[in-house]
Amino acid sequence: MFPVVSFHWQVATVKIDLDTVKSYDGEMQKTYHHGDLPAALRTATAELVTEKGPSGFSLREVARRAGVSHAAPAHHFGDAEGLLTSVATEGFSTLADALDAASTGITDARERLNACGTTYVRTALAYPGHFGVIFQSDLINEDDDACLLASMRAYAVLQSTIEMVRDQVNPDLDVDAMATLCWATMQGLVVLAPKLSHVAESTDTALLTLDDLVAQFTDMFIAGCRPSS
Amino acid sequence: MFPVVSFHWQVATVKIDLDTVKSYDGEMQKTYHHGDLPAALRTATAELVTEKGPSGFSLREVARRAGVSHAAPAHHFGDAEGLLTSVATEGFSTLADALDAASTGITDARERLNACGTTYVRTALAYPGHFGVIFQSDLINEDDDACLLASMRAYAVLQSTIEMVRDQVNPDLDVDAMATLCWATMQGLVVLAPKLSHVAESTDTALLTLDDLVAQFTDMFIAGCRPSS
DNA sequence: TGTACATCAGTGAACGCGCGTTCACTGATGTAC
DNA sequence: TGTACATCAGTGAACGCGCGTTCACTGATGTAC
Repeated sequence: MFPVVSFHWQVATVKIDLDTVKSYDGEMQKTYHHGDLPAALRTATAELVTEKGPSGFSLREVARRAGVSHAAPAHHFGDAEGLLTSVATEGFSTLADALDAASTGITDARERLNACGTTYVRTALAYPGHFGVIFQSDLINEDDDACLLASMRAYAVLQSTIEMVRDQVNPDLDVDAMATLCWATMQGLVVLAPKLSHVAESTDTALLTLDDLVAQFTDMFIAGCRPSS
Repeated sequence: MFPVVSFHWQVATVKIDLDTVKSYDGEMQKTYHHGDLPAALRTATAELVTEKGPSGFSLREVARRAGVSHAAPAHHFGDAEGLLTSVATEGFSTLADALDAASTGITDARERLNACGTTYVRTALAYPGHFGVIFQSDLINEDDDACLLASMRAYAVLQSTIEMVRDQVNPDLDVDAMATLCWATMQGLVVLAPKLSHVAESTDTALLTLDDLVAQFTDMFIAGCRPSS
């Protein structure tokens, strides 16, 4: 669609704690009780959504991939909505942690905003199964406390970054509005990303990476926040 | 999630041509041949997706709503992907028309960009069934020529608007990158919109409308595009 | 340390359901002569 | 203008399948005494 962008960075390493790997991996000793079935089911769900999309999800397929009986997921999550909400929560939580880690210690507003943007987009592309679900209001329970809390944790990092922009660039800045716009732009880039890279190969102009796009946004944003006087 | 925004504008009137209404409406004289079944099926699909989300879609349910046998859709669209791709195409096409209508005649870059942004968001909210599908790459055939063409038509309007920004504000502007950022922001706002209005009611601070958010983005964008010298 | 018992986690068979697909069909339309 | 025939649009019965849910069960764990 947009013939200017491609990207091929190294996707951030997906961190999964050892217990999850052990319990998810069929090679391990098979006890009747699973080590951490909820985590294994979330992982299986994320993989399934990554492969088939949100519409390709089913409880039975997830159970199959986790190596348990198809009735097992109900024990922990009740129904599909419960499991997908848990995956969404994990997604928001992972995002919050990543944003937090990327922005702590950075004192320059521009630099920190750029770090947040880059981290948002990279995290989303590293966890496509999670991000394929977090804004699907028909699949998850948006009123879930843990999910709301995790999303607010992620938002809070972005908010504090914009507060830094306010302090360093323009004291009259509408922090919430600007933070919302930043989130929207990053999420939009994530959604558009497949379309961008897709057509990029057919053009011979200089190609941008998604990181470059984020950087261009950051510069434009900071400049645009300056007092107009 | 973001406690600052609510919106309650009048949603743009949904235009459906009379034939579609007649053929979709069960009250009309029932001939063996449907007046325009493809259009009726698209309409039924959009309604179904609006109500149940993309995952709630099924060919049989759509046929039921359109008042035809469940085998009828296959005649025109082959399978679900074909029908959903047609809906996505209609969505892009509607968007292109709306952007075109909203921006023709406006000669000021800032004003025209704002018109595009507002129109994008309003059109998306007026056609939630269509926009719930256009970026779901697992549901539609993204290589479909008509769909690609329609999306490029919409993009072209945005692109020419950014060219106007380049001509009036900064001759060195990277048009494609900036157009992509604008599209991303608008699409992101559409995705975030339900979350924004949702929590807004629980706060008593002054509330923004989505139009206000778009206007803030426009101002920030234009200011941010100025040469840095 | 050992025993009894409650609780929890996962099993597997059974069920009914809505789904997509197929296919021989029928009703309507359009065209050739 | 009329007839014959090909083509197209939609029907409805039949099929096999994967799904979510239920439920009596069994294996494992934890706790009281």
